[in-house]
Amino acid sequence: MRLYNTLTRKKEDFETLEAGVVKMYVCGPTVYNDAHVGHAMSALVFDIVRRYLEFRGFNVRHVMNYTDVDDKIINRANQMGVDPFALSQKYIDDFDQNLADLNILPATAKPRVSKTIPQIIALVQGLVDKACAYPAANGDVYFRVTRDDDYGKLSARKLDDMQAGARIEVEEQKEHPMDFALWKAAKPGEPAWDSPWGKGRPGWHIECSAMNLAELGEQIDIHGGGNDLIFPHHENEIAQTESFTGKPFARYWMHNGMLQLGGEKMSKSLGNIISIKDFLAKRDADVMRMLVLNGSYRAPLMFNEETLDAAEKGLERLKSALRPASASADSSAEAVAALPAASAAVKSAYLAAMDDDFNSAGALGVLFDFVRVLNTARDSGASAAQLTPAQALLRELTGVFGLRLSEKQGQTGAEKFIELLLEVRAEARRQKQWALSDLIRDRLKELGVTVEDGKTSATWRYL
RNA sequence: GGCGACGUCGCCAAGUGGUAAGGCAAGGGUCUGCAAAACCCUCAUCAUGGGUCCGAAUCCCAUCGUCGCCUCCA
Repeated sequence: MRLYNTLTRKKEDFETLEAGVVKMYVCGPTVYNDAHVGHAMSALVFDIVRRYLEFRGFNVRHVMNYTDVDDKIINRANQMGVDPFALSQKYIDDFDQNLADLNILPATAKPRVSKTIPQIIALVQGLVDKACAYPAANGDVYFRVTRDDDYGKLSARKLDDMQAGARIEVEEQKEHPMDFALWKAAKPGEPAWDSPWGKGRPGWHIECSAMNLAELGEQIDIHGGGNDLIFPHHENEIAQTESFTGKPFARYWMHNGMLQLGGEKMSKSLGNIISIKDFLAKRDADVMRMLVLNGSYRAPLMFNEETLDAAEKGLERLKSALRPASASADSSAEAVAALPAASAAVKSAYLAAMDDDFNSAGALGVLFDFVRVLNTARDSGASAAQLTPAQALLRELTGVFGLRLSEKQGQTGAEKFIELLLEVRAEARRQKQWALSDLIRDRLKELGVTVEDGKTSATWRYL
């Protein structure tokens, strides 16, 4: 397997620290608001990564954090007059539900800042002891970037190139403008914990370093997140962790591209948000996943009605190959005989694509070719016994993608009435009462039931 | 202004040296009472301009454009 490493800007062979085990840390959300489809994209990307690694036989230790101590949370809680921890708990619960609704596997560990405070303090203390950090007179503790000689290696910038303070005022207490806070002195009305530097709370980046150390150890295989986190978040995380341990931190840095809405990034601060909840009220979870699979995880993802419609149609096409055989006896047709060889070829082509930096779009192309083979075989009279193994393979490989490909469910109990209507319609068709037949079909369609006439009988499904 | 990524058919998009996967849309056909679904056929020389090479979408340079970061952000 090869995967693209942001650190080297190249694709590299994938080798784990420990054979058969992948330690993967993915930055989760700051929980102060409804999660949006951009968060969904990131979560889906790493869910697909995880599922594929597990399919390839790795035991994946997947950690995703919740940042539940932060300025935005505190501000919002104060505005609403609620407890910040109650607020963050609500959005943590919501996010967990969003992930479940999107068919995203829960991380094997989900640490929170508020429950990692002792480890954070120990880490900050360790950095102070090594002179990599210093307490300032105002009670803050800052990381000393000049002490880290390869600072900037992830984002490919040099300290001299950066214009700190160009837009915001540089904190006077800092030795160097790029120094960043590990620990912030408490302000009135904020959550605070006792520390060697007085009451305060963690800065933004330190929690991920501490949770990594606590959950996965000093070195990990994959560190993931959105590419908007490369600087400063991940850069600072590297600086903290490596200064503390003296060892290389993450072997591979993976970053997903930004979801694009109307040509720009969807983000809380821009206000152009579509929440996961709102999305799922209109579209199936598979649609969002399909959209992600059809692109490259590193590239911007175009999110609009047109691309969503295309994803939905693509799903229908995948499902078409899973429809049952129409023939009862085995066929000797050429198209049917081709199934076993095609099945074998599909699997290796799928693996080849996915092994190359999770090229899901390429792998999807392989599956669509296979769909055609399957449908042709069925049209040529393949029996269930002939068709089923190939369909099982398609199920398996789409399952690795995390696609459910389930048929829509309608109201319970409606099925027998639909069947009854189709019986009546079949009789009408026998009597060539086309107007009546079409009326039934059209009216059912309005009610969300698609009727398709086959050679011998009609089939139906919810649309 | 600096750094990074990128620019492939109407839309999404794979492909990183040997003459362009796939999906959606569109047009034509088979099937059908008519549809739908499925199947068959058609549909691009890869932003622009130079350069390297026997040969480039794929490497180099320049130009134009897009996106991300430099400030909270998946």
